[in-house]
Amino acid sequence: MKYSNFFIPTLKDAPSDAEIISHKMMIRAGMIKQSSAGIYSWLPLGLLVLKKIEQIVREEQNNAGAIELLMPTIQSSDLWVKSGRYDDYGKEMLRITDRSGREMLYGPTNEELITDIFQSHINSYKDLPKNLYHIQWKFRDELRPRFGVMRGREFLMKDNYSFDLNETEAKKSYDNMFRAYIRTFIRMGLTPISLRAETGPIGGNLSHEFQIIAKTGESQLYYDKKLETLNPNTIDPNELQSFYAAVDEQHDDNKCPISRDDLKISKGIEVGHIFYFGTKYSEKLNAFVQDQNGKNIPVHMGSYGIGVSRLVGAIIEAYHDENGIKWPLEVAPFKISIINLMPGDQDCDTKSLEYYEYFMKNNVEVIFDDRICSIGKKLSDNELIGTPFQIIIGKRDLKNNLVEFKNRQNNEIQKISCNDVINFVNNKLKK
RNA sequence: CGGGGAGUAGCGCAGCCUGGUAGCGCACCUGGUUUGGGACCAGGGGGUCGAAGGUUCGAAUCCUUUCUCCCCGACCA
Repeated sequence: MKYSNFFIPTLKDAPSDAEIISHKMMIRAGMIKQSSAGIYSWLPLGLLVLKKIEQIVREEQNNAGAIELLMPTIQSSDLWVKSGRYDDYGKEMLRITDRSGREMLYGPTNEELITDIFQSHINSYKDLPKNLYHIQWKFRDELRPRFGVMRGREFLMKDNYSFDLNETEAKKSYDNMFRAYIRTFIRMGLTPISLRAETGPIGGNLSHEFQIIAKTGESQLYYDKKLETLNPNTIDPNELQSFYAAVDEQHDDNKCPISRDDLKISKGIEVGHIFYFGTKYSEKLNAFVQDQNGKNIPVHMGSYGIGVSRLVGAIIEAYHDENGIKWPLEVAPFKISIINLMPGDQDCDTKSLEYYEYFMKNNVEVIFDDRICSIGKKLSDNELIGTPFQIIIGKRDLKNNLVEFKNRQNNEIQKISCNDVINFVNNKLKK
């Protein structure tokens, strides 16, 4: 992508509306534009990141055996009346009347719909277990939207629903998702902390929330330091669930079961939540299967959410400095910026283009800053948008056959011989 | 929903108290000079001052109503 052809409307000053870091940075980096309270347009750069995160979530769901489908954003009130939640949900649910006077709603979640889909097609224990998910926009008319995309009213969420014959099987599905969640967040470069959670209005008796560590997070977390160094390939959910982790209100220094040396304290942001709620919805919405004995029994269900759009903000909260965003490689909108400091200079142009074309050919996401503007603006814009690796090409170094390589993670700059650039960068990308 | 604050050019703000027909910085356009960290000089474009009503010879400014947005709190991916 050539910067000059792309659309990244960066700002020097964030609008006074924005309060927290990620919100300010997303606006300054031209990732989003607020449309109304808690509702945002995703501009091209923001969309690239959103799609990256969505894709990681999708791949890890698929790896865990979940099946993707897509349910609508607008739902009829019928099923909600049946489940009893049409009244329970209250004002947080956006209600709409269509032209024939039917009561519709913009879905805040999808338990009712999925259970209905399940019950119309699945009748036998032989078809279990099933785990279905979708990644879809939701709307919750929050009392008070805030923090940019971290608590919008409209948000993109991955939610899935497991269906099992009994509680034992359901716990297996639960643990399977638990494992998938840990892997998902680690893959995004984050440090997930899983906490036993209250089940809240969704109901049920087993629930964990997943927070990621960020200096600017909302909740204070207390947890076993072992949680910081998980190997995504050898996760044992039962073992992991036994590790100590608590939020501020739950934690009591005197009753804490682990030693002071093992206890870590940090801020966190909630990005996922999983629930096992047994037969609550299956009974109301008629999701029964016949077991081996021909007896009709309600299926045991769980639901599992990841805030996809929230993660964009959360990752920025975890990875930024005063000059901008520092994307982890896996979610970066571009992996490399090629910055031509002197467009118009033949040597700079030729060299920049050479690298740009190489990376394009090799399917490495690259943005080529070919804009004609001051050097300071170029360097600071690229810092702001947070590309992990930058190749900086200027006249001065090029005379000595050198370019600069900048690692946004630590802002270290190395001078590299022009001939070694490709190999050098390829090595960095592999790690 | 309770408490607090803000709406003036794309963004950040001043002007309001004490009414006289709108200004600054950044951004944008033109020309020139620059060229390794948000450049400089000169010229230029852009605002029914959130909306409606009222007071007045005259309203961004005073009064009333209303809409929107933000912050703190209780709730949530």
